Amino acid sequence: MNAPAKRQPDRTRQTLLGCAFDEIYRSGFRAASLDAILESSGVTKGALYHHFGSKTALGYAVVDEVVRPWIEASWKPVLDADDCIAAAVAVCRELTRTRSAQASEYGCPFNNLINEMSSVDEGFRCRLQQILDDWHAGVIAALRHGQARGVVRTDIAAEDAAAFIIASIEGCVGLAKSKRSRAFLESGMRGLIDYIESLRRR
Amino acid sequence: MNAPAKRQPDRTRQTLLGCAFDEIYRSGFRAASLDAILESSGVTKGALYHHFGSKTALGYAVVDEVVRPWIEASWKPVLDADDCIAAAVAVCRELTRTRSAQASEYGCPFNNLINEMSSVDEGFRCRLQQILDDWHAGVIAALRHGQARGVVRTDIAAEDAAAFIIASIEGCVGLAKSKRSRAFLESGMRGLIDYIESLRRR
DNA sequence: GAAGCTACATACTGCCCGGTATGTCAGAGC
DNA sequence: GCTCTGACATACCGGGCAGTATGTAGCTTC
Repeated sequence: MNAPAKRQPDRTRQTLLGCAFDEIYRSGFRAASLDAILESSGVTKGALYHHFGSKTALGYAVVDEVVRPWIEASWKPVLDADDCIAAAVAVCRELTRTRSAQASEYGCPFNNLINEMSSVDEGFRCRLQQILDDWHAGVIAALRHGQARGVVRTDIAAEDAAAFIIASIEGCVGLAKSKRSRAFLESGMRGLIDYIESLRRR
Repeated sequence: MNAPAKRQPDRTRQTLLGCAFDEIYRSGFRAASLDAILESSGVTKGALYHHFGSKTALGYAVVDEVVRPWIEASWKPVLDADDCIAAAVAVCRELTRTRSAQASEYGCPFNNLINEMSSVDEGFRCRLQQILDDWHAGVIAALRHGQARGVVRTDIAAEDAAAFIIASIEGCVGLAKSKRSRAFLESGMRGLIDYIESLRRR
């Protein structure tokens, strides 16, 4: 059997990132307790400050290395699809199905961080803005691609529609937190799906 | 000239609520410092704890007496209108015009509190949910009223559309915080206005 | 006009938390 | 096998903050 190696810096770092993400997701960044992260990860304070210079640096790393890939993975299918409308609807359905329980309790990690940190810390704001910019640009490109192929109506502004779609998703998830049930989230997402389908060229 | 009265409990309480709202709006509830509220209001800690039993009680009072009326006032024109679509578009335009600068920096007080406090404190969650429920019910009623009068399409579910509209507004404001400029907010609001107008019966 | 309650004011306390100082031990490199 | 650096571990510190204990002055009531 494998004797557990005593030194595994990469693994320690990843464990820390994962536990920090969980704690930040549940409590928000400022209320996230380093002690709680240390306890859940089984790592000591010395190790944490060896890998990350400060709580803020840990937060930045969580954004760059956990939140960003997570967001990018979720809308990637839309970018890759020929029929972006069908793909977007599918993504919405999939997200609703797999994540509405957790989302209606704790919201979206990305949205939570924007709401909490953007007006308070420039480092967070820039990182989060970059993620949003990329997401926005991706949806715009998908819509324009769809317009060029005759899938998407050409009488709508792709930029406005993309901003509207992204905002709707995050808005639904955000507001659902104030409810006990997933009903509001799922209702809003049905409204979003209707809207997305209304963008299809007749 | 008026000699300033030394005892003005109502005025003191209102001052406290206003300054607490400002501080909570800018910093979030948990990061809001009582000392900062005391300094900006010129009230002492003894006075604060005379009027409010705890920081939490102060926060609840801010929700009940500042946030709730503020939200209600903003969508009231839609409820009162004969043409709810025109009224909703007008409200969106007005909000964008008057508040996008502040909103793109600090967001929406209501949305901020939901995001921060709903998963952390039941007292906040219940109060905020009630505000959202009333808002949602109001928009549903306006849409159904519009459907009955032939203003609004009857092939859409009023409940889903209402949730979607509210979520979009809060989503736009929320995401705009990660941007320096008002562009994203205004772009998303144009998308929302297009959507609302698409609900009109042809 | 004395009593008593309301509306404050001041000083202090105790906790939690981020951060640091210092120590130690494993393993790579020679 | 000795050294040196990276990868941890432990103990402690200082600040900020919510909350409290206690004091006092105005205002009403009779």
